[in-house]
Amino acid sequence: MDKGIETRGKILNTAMHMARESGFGSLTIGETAKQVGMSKSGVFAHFESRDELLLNVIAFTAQDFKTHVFDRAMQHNRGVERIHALSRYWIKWSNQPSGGCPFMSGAFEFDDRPGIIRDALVQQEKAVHDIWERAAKIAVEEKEFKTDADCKQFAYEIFGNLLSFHIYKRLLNDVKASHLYNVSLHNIISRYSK
Amino acid sequence: MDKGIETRGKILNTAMHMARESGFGSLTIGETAKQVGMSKSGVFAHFESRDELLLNVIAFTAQDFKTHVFDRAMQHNRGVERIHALSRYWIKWSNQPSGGCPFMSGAFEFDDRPGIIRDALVQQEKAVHDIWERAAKIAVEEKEFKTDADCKQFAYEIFGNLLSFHIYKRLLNDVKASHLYNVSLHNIISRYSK
DNA sequence: TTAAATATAGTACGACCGTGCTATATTGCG
DNA sequence: CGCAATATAGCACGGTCGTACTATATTTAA
Repeated sequence: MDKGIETRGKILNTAMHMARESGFGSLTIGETAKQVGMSKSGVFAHFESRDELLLNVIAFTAQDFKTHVFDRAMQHNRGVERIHALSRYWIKWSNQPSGGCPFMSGAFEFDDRPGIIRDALVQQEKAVHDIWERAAKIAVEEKEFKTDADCKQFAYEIFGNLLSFHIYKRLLNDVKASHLYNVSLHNIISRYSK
Repeated sequence: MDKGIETRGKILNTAMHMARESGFGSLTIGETAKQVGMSKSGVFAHFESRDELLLNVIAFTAQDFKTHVFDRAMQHNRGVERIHALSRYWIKWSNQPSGGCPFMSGAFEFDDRPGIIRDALVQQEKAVHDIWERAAKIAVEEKEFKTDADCKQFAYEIFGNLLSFHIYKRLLNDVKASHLYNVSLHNIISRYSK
């Protein structure tokens, strides 16, 4: 049946946008149903539990991130150019007026709440870390970064910049947020460059 | 009446610890009452609404932060030494096994949820930013930081380091989290130092 | 000590939560 | 077309939420 997987996709897409607005924690079956225009039990039938829905929304969002950030950055040249591309596409993706990056809020929401949702978020966060660490390693291979550059440290610092930008932009509405982010990015990259 | 303000303090203290475990967003009157060992309406009577309770918990937690982090750091010498003290006390305060820094999770939870809770969190976050910016300015005055050091940029980068540490430590359980934090702190400070 | 003030408990209400169960629409296949 | 498979809706249940209102303890002050 095609209808089933079609509405299933519609549900996941709607839920992703809701999660990007107010986080995974407050994502509810009832509200999702209301937004997608169907009954609560209609939504429930597609996922045997709320956790299963959340898990699918997380995977769906991860795929969206891959499409709009990772895959596009991969089309750029290896090394620092690709790092800048990653940074640009990430900002574009995580800073839309409709909502930010749900993995960030999720990371803070679930850091002290054991369970399969936390596990899934840990996995996503590690995947993002690995993307940046790998990008740094490539920059080393391309001889743009220092030979002994600590790529894990690089990923850690990049991550901090993304988080700080999120706060200054979305919470504090600081008009200089983009500037602060770009300067920080430049500072980090130049410390690891030859 | 003494009894009233005594139990009021007990409620706030309990609620603060709960918020440090699972965030402000999931802090509930009923669960707070259960933890403090009294009836739901008994707790409710002290605060005319849930928002009012949250607001008081936020203020109470801010005071706790001031006592354990800010005030102690202020007893250290002006300049870089005080910056290191701030950093040390902050880590100690925000990384207890009983719970982390509720303002961090709160910032991400409420960044897209307008209301008085968000407003209060914005105010707190700005206060913390100002502490770091001011600490940097003092380091400039003490001629330890460069004369033209961008103190706001400094605060922004310090904040990113705190956030990143929180994720690597509490979510990812990365054993190198403290190391990553210290290296990043050193990197930031040395960039602004003479 | 007694009367007033205050603190706490009890109960109820409507709303929403996740999750079953049952019935009805809708879809796809032979 | 007709029948089986599937998708969706409707409803009910127990639970928790915030918030009233009322009644009872407890504490303070005269």
